[in-house]
Amino acid sequence: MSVVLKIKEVTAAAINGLYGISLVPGDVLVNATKPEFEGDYTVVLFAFIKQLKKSPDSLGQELGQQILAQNPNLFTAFNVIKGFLNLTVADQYWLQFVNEQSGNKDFGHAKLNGQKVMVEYSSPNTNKPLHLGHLRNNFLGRSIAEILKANGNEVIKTCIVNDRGIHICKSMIAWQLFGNGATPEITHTKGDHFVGDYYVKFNDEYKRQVEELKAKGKLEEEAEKTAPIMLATQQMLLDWEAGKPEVMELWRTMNSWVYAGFDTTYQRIGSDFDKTYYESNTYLLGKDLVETGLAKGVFYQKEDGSVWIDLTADGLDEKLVRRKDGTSVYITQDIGLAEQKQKEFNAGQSIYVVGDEQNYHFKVLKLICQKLGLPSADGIYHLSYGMVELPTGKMKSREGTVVDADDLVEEMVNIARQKTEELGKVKDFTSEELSELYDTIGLGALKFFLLRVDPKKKMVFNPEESIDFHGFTGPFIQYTHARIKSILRKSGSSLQSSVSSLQTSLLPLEKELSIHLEMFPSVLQDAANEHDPSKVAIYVFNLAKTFNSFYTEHSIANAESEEKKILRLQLSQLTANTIKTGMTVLGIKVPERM
RNA sequence: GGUCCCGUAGUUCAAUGGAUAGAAUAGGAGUUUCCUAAACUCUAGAUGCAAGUUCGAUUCUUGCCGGGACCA
Repeated sequence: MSVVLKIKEVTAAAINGLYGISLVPGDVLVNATKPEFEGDYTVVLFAFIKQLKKSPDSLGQELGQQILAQNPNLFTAFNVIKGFLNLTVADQYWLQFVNEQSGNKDFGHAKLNGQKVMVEYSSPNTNKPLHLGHLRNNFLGRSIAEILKANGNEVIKTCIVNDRGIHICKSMIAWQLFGNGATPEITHTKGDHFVGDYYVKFNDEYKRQVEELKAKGKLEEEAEKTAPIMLATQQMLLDWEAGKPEVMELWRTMNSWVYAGFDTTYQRIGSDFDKTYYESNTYLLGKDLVETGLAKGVFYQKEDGSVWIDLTADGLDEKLVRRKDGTSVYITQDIGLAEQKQKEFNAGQSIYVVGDEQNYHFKVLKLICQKLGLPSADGIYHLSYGMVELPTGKMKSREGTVVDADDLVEEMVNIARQKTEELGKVKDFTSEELSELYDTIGLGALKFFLLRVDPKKKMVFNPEESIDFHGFTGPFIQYTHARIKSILRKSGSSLQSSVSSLQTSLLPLEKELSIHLEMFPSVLQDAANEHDPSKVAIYVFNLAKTFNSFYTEHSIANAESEEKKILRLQLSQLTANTIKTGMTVLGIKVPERM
């Protein structure tokens, strides 16, 4: 149990004992004590003074004495300032904690809790390569999955590939018109980029045809509807739905090129999935649920035959769930897929990592599922994340400002190589080791940059800042890890040789580091509860910073005494393990040397 | 038109209603005979505006200003 939880418990017990009320530990607010005051943790008393009709000072004094008297081994001192009760935790507590956990590689991991969670992320369209926004999505999804695992959940990672629809047909038509039989192999182009290029060609040609029609005197709206290339595309979509063999063949071929490209990127950035769904298989799902909804009176039919749900009582709109021609809409498919997943995996929670432009969509999705009484309903959670913008504004494909995922990764790795070469610290590495190190650093910088921000908020991606490897960055933390590993290698056996450093007392920086390490498990829990990897990123950064101060101030290998040396080696080892675990749940590797 | 989100140092980000609003970076001044200076230390700098609730508001409420998203 964490010391913060213990403080809440003993405080609640002390208040209940002194004043005969019944608080639970959750009623007690505990904060880290501000550095300018004496103490380690602070109980905020304001919440109780009204109920107990006592002055903050006398409450604090009585409570402090009671807590100390009842827990003589845990606390050594207290002081009261205004409504704040500052407690000093005994050095013994920290020493014992460090001693017990220093060799525990799984420090922070919780035991399996029997809960099952699905995390759906990435979910790309197959007409374009991945861009910066997809990277935020992938890193978030992957990371939240790892964080949930570390907290003892069984996690199933899924992806829904949007592999059908008008956008794919656009690439297909353009390839028929302009491709001359070209393939990714012939042109030496990565498959997803290859297909994406034809999507661009489609748009260029479409624009040209619209202009041509307008020049002939047609109105813009009419020109857009009647441009031959658009008509051909719409026909192709109909042919696809009818299963016309040559269309299906082309569709399969072009999608397979895209998948090959995606696989390369996923492998590079470390994304993987336990189960991939394809929209071409799922887009007909949910139709039977429309009938169910009508039978239950949850949906209603309009005169034209279209089916709706009225959500105005819930502060939302009326929402179409089936068109008058009988075809279903996105929301219906999503309901169907939610049920499909439920049947297949029966997870208690289903997390969707999807951009915040779909906030309304997911609100509606969950509400409809609830009204239909579906088993999947209450477990639906939309992990909504904000768009990634550039310093110049939003990314716009029309203006060519979209940051391509592959290009960006390549650039980050190149910069990692350049900086590493400048520093010249790893000249004895083989070329394989070097290339692995550059990947680790470059990708580490990129992932950390995108994960260090609260997912819910939109963020600005500044290319110049992202390539800075100083300060609040992945490489800063990786460097700290490498430095610790270097010390541990040199100290070799002295860590295992002795168990006890429990007789010593702690210097301020030793204590600060211990306190920081001790809170790691609760940070991981918090990150899982909030679905927020940035909590871990910020924590690991602060841990590294604290260690660096400690490292600069105190010698580890040449400590004042053998006891101190052991203590500091234990602290170093526990810090390295914690950094490694924290970075691993962010999907970031840490090197042994750099 | 309706619904929702966001405004914090020059910039990018923090802060379950709690003490003097924290970091990073950019700026200024320093640290290397000693475990990796991708480091460390010091310094300066911010809550859009106006009310309200509260012992206490960046946080909650309302209005305004500014930015964004979604729904027709």
